[in-house]
This record gives sequence, structure tokens and C-alpha cells, in this order.
Amino acid sequence: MTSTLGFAIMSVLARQARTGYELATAMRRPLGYFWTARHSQIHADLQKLLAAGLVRFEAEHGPGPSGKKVYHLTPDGRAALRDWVTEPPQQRPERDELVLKAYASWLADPAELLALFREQLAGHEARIAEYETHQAAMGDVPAVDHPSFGNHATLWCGLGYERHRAAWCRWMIERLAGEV
Amino acid sequence: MTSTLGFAIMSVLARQARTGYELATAMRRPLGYFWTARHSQIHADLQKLLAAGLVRFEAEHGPGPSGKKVYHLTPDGRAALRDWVTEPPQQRPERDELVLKAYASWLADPAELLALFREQLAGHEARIAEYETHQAAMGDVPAVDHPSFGNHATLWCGLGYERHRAAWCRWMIERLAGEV
DNA sequence: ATATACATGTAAAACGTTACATGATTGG
DNA sequence: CCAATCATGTAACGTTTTACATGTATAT
Repeated sequence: MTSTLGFAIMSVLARQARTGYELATAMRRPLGYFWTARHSQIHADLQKLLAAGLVRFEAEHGPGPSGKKVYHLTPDGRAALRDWVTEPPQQRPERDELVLKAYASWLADPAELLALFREQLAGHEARIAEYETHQAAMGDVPAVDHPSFGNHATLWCGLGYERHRAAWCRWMIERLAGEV
Repeated sequence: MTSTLGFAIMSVLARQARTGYELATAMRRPLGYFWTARHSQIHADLQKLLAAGLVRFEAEHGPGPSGKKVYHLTPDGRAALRDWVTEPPQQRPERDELVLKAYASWLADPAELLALFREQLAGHEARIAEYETHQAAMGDVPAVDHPSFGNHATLWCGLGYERHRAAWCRWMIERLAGEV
């Protein structure tokens, strides 16, 4: 069975052939906004995808003890990815440490809590500004069958998320500021 | 080192003494909205917390092969929890399968995608209605040092999250409906 | 020359899920 | 009496992180 990471890798390869190293950097940005993995996990997963016939590689001369391997999707890989996209996602448990802290916030020091949420808010505001710059640079939303539609869709979601979290932080700050 | 699950457990025990079984049901609702664990993991973690002196239990006669154990926080446990609340959360990687699918959505069938996002939207709308009922039942927001402030804060966040996701689904549906 | 980026992999440990295993209490 | 709920725990497996291990190409 292909893991979700396997599909994340194939989602990148569907756009362009890449080495494992390049996949790892894609897992920081832009893919890292919604899926991450370390290079050790990526190399291991690539071997599984290879065994399943979903990817293949061209060995090229390059850095590293064993040259470089440029991976690309096979027709089977592209078909598997295409099918996976429209299947309902398995709902994995939510795990949100800041919300957990909010649940226990009643026993903490309000002044320290206020500092925590102000710090979090600053982070969200910085990311909102960053995402808005990206969005302005990307221009109009293309047709849904264009690769960059995926970039628009994920950026829209990321921006909405950051705005929601910023609003929540402001609500918390308002409540806490009244107590200090 | 206490795991985040350990603090989740202590967040529940800070309100009321509980058995491991009761902690597992709390990990479905209401805690399950932002942190989950199975009973097997909870029992294992309780033994770590016990060894660290952060919780203790009273053995009581009851069901099960070994009676029941009602756990409560020790003063050390309460202090550790209190300190943890105001520490910045360690940013754990985002992993969102639906957003990953959106990233690869350009190569899928628009009609099937439309069905997927309509289904997701229906789920969000149902949860919004459910949370709004909870919120109405809870009444006004109490002082920040009252345990139920934690319930209000987490519910506010959950409601904001569901509304954000619903809005994103509607945006996707609008784009996709134009193509089918 | 030397530091940085590029490049691939393995091993150990932590975290989390699923399945296995047992048995008492309670309500119908 | 029987089923559901309450109750505790262990074992096997898969996923993810951290650390270990190596070595080339390139720009300063």
C-alpha cells in the first residue's frame, strides 16, 4: 500500500522530474505548508514507489557518493495519483498543541498567556503578509486542469487558515487583556 | 520528558480525577477535537506520569481484571501543567491530506473532485451547526481563570476553523462547477 | 583551499494505531 | 442469562524524527 507520503512525492513528480534531494527541499516550501518529510524518509519511500513500479529514475553523473538519481512518474504512477486525488481523505486525528494549551489556560498566569498569544498573532500576521505577496505575484486563477491551479487552491486555503488563527488569537488577547 | 499527550491527560485531570478508561472517552469528545489517543497509549503514558510523580491514583473496587484506578494530579503535576501552558508550542509539521489532494487536483476528473468537495462541505456545515448549538448552550464567556473558559476558547477556535474550511470548499466548488 | 550546497543512504529511538487478551459490573 | 459498558493491560506493526555515515560539485 502506498503511504500518503508516497502520494505527496508523486504530486511533486507529476509536475517535474526531481532527485530525492530536490524532493526534500520541496517538502520545506511550497509543499511543506501542508505535508513534510525528512530526506531519510523520502529516500526510503522512493524505494517503495520504485518497487511498486510507480516511479523510475535516470542515473546521472553528479555530486554524492553514488551520483544522482532523477526520479519521474511512470504511467502507472500517474494513474494511481489521479485516482487517489478524488478519494475521500482518511480523517486523521487533529492534534493542535496551542488549542490544547487554551483548554488548560484557566490555570495559567494571564500575563504570560497574553504574551504567548501576542507572539502567535505576530507569526500569523507575518505569514498573511507573505502569502498575500505570493498571491499577488501569481495573478489570476487559471483553469482547474492547469498545474498552477493546485498552487492557487493551496495558497487560498493557507491564507484562510492564517486569517482564522489570527482572529482567534485576537479574541484570546481581548479576553486576557481585560484580566491583566 | 513529559510528552504532549502527558499534558493532554493532565489537562483533563486538572478538572476532575478520572480512570484511564474515562480519559480515553474524553479523548473522543471534547478533547478529541484537538488531541486524540487510544486507551493503549493512555495507559502507557499514565505509567510514565506516575513514575515522574506528576499523577497518583486511588485503587477502587470496580470492573476489570484489576479493579479500577482513579488518577488525580499531584501538586508537582499541576505546577508542571501550569508552566507548560504558557511555553510556546513546538511547531509540529502541518499534514493535511485534503490540501495535498488540492495541490494535485489539476490532474483529476473535475466532476469527481466536485463531488469530493461537496461531501467535505456538507461535513463542515454539519459540524458548524453542532458547534453553534454547543456555544448557545454554554452561554456567556466566564472569567479566564474559570475552567469553562478553556471550553469557550477551544470551541471558538473549532468554529472558526470549520467556517474557514467551509469557505475554502465553496471556493473550490465554484471553480470546479464552471468546468463541468 | 575551503566552505557551502548537493547528493544518497542506514540505524536507533520515539510516537501512534491496530489487534490481541482478560475480566467485572450493570441493565434488560 | 446475556449483552453492553466499564476497565486494564501487552504485542506487533507502521510512521516519523534524529543521529550517524559518506562523498562530490561548485563558488569564493
